[in-house]
Amino acid sequence: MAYDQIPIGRFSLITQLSQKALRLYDERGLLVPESKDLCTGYRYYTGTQIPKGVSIKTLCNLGFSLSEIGMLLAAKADHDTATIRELFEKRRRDIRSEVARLQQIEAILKNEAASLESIYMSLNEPLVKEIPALRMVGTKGIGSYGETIARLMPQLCGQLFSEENQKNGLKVTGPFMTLYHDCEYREKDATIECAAPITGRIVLSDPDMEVRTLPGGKCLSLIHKGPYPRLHEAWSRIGTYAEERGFVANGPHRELYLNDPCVVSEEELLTELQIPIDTDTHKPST
Amino acid sequence: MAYDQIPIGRFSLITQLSQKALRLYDERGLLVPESKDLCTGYRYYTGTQIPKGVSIKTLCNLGFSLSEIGMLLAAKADHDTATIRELFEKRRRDIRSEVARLQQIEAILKNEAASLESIYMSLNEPLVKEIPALRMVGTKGIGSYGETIARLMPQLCGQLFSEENQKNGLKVTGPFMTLYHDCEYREKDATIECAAPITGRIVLSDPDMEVRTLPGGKCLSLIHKGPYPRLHEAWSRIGTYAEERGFVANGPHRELYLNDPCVVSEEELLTELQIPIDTDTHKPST
DNA sequence: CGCGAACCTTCCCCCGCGGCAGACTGCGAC
DNA sequence: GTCGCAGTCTGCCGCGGGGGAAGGTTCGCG
Repeated sequence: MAYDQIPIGRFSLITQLSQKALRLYDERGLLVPESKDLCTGYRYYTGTQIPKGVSIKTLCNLGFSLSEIGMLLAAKADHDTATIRELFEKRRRDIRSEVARLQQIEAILKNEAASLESIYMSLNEPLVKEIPALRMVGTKGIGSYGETIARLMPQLCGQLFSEENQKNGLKVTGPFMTLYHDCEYREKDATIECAAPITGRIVLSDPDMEVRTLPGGKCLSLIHKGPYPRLHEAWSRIGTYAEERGFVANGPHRELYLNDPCVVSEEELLTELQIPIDTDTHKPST
Repeated sequence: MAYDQIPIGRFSLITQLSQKALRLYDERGLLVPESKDLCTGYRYYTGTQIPKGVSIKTLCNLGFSLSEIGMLLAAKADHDTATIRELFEKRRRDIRSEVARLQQIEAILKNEAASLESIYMSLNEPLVKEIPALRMVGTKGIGSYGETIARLMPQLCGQLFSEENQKNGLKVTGPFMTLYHDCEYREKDATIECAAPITGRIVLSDPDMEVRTLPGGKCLSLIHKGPYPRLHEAWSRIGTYAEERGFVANGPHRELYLNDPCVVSEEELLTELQIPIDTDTHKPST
């Protein structure tokens, strides 16, 4: 009752696998036609290969990759139920995590509906990132937060954009920032440094200015959107995050001003908070 | 307070977009560096582009394609909230249907755990497929289901594998099948035809045999796994399915025997049920 | 034998990059 | 000025799972 010599087109219609796919499976050794005319190259399948083709189709629909399908079919031929169980479990885990991911996205899209403005909020999570070493010029001062920055920034800009420095081709190569040199929070007499990353030769007329290179490395980063007076909320969040995960700062905290308060409204302001960390001393929570 | 001339490496670290991605976005016009040194080709970004880069990163994480992100950013620039809302809604719909699909798969994997044998059950759903025209030889008989097939099949095989036909190069090009010529179910005196698709010249010594070409076209198809006596369950399912969707048969129902009862056990038997239909007369349920 | 449908291989395309090779450039430091 | 090295450039191949077209052979029915 054996029948055979099913050419690819008919086999394709029977199994619902495209001819392209069948040729691929032949090449990959997944489903090799029972015979192949060496002269014409025609592939001929047999009836007994139909179940295998259907299996492959089904496993494809279940989302297995071709290599996994190869393993599954081999395991089936060996009656190796352990491997089959394992691959099924793996696929289930993958599906569940994918579903969780998609549902999280769905929730974000639901909340932020139609508002590109607010999707920065989905950056809520602090993350560990690499930052490059940075040559910068800065000026330190002691005092309260707002006042000191308001005092130092114009000084800094004055230096950067002085005629002489501009002539020398000095360039500001990144966002302006503030460095907090205190280990603890101080309300009135914080040591604050306003700085800007630069390249080129710089001439300093102000003795309070200093050029140096900030070390690169890992840091915790969080982008905050909104007016500067609400930055403390973000600092609190990133601080809690660091504490929970056992991250320890190994340098001054930084605030990077990603856009310009002269250009965008208060609500549009973006500020990146950075806490340089040493991942070697990181005690993972897991 | 403008700063600029951020080269790609630094910009990549700030936005968490890879250099490769940034070059791609430049090419695609998604995020074109503010200036490009015509001599060296170096890309230089400005601080004001950071928020845009971060937006792109975020939208990527939300699963939008690059072209959708392009549309979203353009819509944002135009304050076209309708388009934004629409794209967000589309993404949500896509996610929901994807989640539903994955959960269905998860359910199947859960039930069929570790059993490749039973995944054919996930083919439970009848489906509409295209079948090719089929040149076949068949022999009809009247009687009850099992008996008649048991009588006709050996006759058919006898013809096919006769010395003369084998010499002429007759080939069986597909599964053996049974055609049911009655419009209604008949227990005892059904008109049953056993047939096999062939190519080549055939000589018929039995006057009851007939060679003809079955028309191709759409059909409803359902693959059944298990012993033949349980086929009626599958016929009942496919019949209900056809009725619900308003499909009308336009030819004899077919049973295709995908594997060989001499080779595999009863539980492994695969049979495909086909009901030829005319999609023009199909009244969709929607 | 003739003709159309089926089949063959080979090539390029999709997405969103990653990785590598080989050449050029920027920039701080001496 | 000039050394050295890190950064940047373009360009090509690859992934997975095929789709689609071009251009050539072959099958198989009548």
